[in-house]
Amino acid sequence: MTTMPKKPKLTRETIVEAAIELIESEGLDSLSTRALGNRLGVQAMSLYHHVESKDVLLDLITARLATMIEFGDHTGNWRCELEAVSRSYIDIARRYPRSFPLLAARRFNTPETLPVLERILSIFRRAGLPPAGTAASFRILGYYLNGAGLTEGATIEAERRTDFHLQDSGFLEGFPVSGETVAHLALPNLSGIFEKGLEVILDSIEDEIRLTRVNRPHSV
Amino acid sequence: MTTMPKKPKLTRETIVEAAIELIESEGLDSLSTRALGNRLGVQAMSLYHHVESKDVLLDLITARLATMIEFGDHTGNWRCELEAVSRSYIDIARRYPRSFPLLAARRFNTPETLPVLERILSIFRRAGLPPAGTAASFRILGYYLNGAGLTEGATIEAERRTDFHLQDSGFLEGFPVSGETVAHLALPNLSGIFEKGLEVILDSIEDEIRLTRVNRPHSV
DNA sequence: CCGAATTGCCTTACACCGTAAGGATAATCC
DNA sequence: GGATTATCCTTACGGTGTAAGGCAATTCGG
Repeated sequence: MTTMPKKPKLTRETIVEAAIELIESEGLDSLSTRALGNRLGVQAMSLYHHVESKDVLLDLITARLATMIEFGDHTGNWRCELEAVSRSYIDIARRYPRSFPLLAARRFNTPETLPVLERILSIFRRAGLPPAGTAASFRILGYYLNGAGLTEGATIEAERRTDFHLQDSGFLEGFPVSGETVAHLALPNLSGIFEKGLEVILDSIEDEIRLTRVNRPHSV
Repeated sequence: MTTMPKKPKLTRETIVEAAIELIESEGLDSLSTRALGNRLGVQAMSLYHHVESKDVLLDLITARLATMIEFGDHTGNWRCELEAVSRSYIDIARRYPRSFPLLAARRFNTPETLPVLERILSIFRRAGLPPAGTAASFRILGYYLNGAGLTEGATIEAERRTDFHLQDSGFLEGFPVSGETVAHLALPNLSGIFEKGLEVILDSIEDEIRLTRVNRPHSV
């Protein structure tokens, strides 16, 4: 049945891993089948025996990033668990700023990512939220995390660049409020801002749960 | 000096307008210089006399979308103003779901977009927040709005598709929590969720402003 | 009023992209 | 040891962004 002729140089995993490395070092636009093959010591078309298309490759990258989400200890404290998931998620954006847009843009609806979705949604459900409340709170938190990840990633990218920095471009002339604000939008400030916004959203989820308990004390 | 030989068929504005139409009808990936030229009855290279490169074109599209933000009446009520800006922003995502990712990914640091940034930041400042607080609140709200816009746009896109719908794909088998939640994540529910999250964030800004007033009652 | 200059659009060309089709090689099984 | 089959390669096609240069129409200087 499972004959295995010729020892393989390539696997799905090594391809995905190399693709992420390539994106991080050269940028998302520079991920081409030829460049990726080159990095793996292989011709472009060889990749197609392991991955059906570039679009599927992007899905696999998304899945690889999604499964990096760490859930921490299963404490039974939903707030700690959501905090852990959220920090783990933003950490992915910080470590893979150029790949993160894939994670933010694509849904968690592949077989590889659904288990992750399931675990996250379960935290909300165990916290006492009904399906509708779970959907709402999940979306709101997700909006925030994706936006934060994208912006932090873009900021990392922008501050790495040497060719253009808004601060000394002169563009800010005539925009005094922007001028006095940009310094506070720099990378070192963003983690504090992230934590602050995260607490705001978790507080609101806490309110929602309390409200649910009052109105439907015994249902789940 | 400014001789004007030959009446032009093309202007920057018509090019940008056509590009947005093309993206919305065919998708972001289908925006090519040749396709765009074709839509304008012109060869691809003719565009380059008006726009330096495709990247600049994307910047112009971003600026065009950004300037669609409506600020409503200048009431002096910061909360109403931020609500108006936020709703106007998500409206852009809903009307231009396939172009919106450009707006979410690119910064407001071109000459065309800076006036918009300035007006938005001014709302926070006039509300009584110092520069650092302005930066934080602006970012948090921005994270939320960008995430919401992206997800709503992606949802619109996904529900338009006929080839794949998660609900009847069978993928959800074995993921009961996801299964009972997806229905609540459908497009009709998203506007309610958006409003809810928006109020949460505006409430937190209100708290922040109040706190600022207490600690530094007379400074701006 | 006519040549010169300039602008707006076009033609051609190049390197790169994703990928369809089919070929060569080497490890395994019967 | 011959057939099978998984892996990788070669070639080729139509698409991409865009650099270089050409040509025609309009306006200006004389």
